[in-house]
Amino acid sequence: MTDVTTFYVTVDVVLFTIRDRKLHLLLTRRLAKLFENHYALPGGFVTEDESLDAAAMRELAEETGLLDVHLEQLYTFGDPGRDFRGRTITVAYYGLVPHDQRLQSLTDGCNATWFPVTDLPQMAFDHRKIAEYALERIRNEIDHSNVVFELLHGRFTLTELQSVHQAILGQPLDKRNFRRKVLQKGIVEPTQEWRQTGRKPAQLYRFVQADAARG
Amino acid sequence: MTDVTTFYVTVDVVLFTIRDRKLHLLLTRRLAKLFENHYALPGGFVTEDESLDAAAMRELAEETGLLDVHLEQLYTFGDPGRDFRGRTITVAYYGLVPHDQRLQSLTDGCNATWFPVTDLPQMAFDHRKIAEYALERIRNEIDHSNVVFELLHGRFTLTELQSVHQAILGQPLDKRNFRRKVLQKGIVEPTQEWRQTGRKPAQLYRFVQADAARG
DNA sequence: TCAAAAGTGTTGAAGATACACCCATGG
DNA sequence: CCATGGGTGTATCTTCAACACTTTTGA
Repeated sequence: MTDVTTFYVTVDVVLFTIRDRKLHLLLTRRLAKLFENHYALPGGFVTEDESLDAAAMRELAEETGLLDVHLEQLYTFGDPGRDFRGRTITVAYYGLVPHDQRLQSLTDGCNATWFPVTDLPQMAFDHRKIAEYALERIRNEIDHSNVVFELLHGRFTLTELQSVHQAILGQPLDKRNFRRKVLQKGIVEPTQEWRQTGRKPAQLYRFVQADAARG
Repeated sequence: MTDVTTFYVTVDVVLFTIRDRKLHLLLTRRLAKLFENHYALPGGFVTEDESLDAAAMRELAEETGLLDVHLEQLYTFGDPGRDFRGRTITVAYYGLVPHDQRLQSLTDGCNATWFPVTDLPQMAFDHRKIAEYALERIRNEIDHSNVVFELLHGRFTLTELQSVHQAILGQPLDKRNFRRKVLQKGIVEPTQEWRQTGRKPAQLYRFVQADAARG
């Protein structure tokens, strides 16, 4: 084992949310010398005794204050030359959070900001590629996975759920078809609560966790 | 960067083929002290200046003699404790090869052997988990991806293609439905060649590479 | 002439798409 | 009383699943 190359290993998180009915993702401003002031995905080095999943959660918490975010592994990027400081591979994750989360960095100054996915700034390293890969993935998985429910709180109206789908796909959906589909898939069920905000009260639904699958 | 943990990084390859109409995967016998004589996925350490993809191809070539195998990244496993020699993460790949490839190890003695996926031996490290994850993945992707064509040579009969699908899924398919499906998906096209082997000659088809997608 | 694999259509069920109006509420 | 979003049904098309017999060839 002594003559074997070792690597720096980082995790990077592509975190999505919806604001103004549009899909956004979170970028931080880099403080370090390399790529100083460029935008980058939240992330950082994996430490000695934590799993990759745990590292992704920890880094996200440190840079945004967000806890208990459900993350899924996306892909591992490891081309030589993707980080000039040394041989570094990054394990990318993605996740979604409700739109109203307050962000606060523990490591002050890294200034996390939401950007619409249609209008992303220049990014450090190969983070642009990672972000686009994540976007492609959630669009492909929206119908088969339950990650979308991470964007909503426990109870939600079907219109809210539809709005989430539309934001991710970037296109409108038919209301009646959408409602029929999610109801007969059995992934949501009605509650006896109603949302009073707005004009006519709307019935609230909840996500049915039949099998907590990887999705 | 000086106080940052470094990791050993390996690649492991779950290579499938079909023999006797059943799906098999390739395991090698370990020579190293740790887990000596256990079966393990072909793989090894990533070197200083190669990409992860290249490392997977190289390791596979070294242990089996197979060149130009199309591999897809599967998942990255990095729990602390998965390798007792030190903190090691592995980037797993999967791929498929035609059944008639001759195997020959360059690093003699590692003795690559095909095992039916229904009857796998004990394996070193967390390789069992990796193998099962790969199996789940190809079954899920069989309809959306073109990896199955890696199992066939340039020209093939529809019966051969169907046999490949059946082996992967582990269940029989209806001949007429299968043929209609692949034809109207437009992923195969007939040639003017016929296979004489067997009784009645069968028309040969070829894979249509419209978009060389990751898919 | 027989054994073995090649090839070929139809029907019914389920799922997807397109489409328009009335309702309850707060201002 | 009106503006806003909530809620509902039908007709059509496409897709998927089930199902059996005839053809060609080599032995």
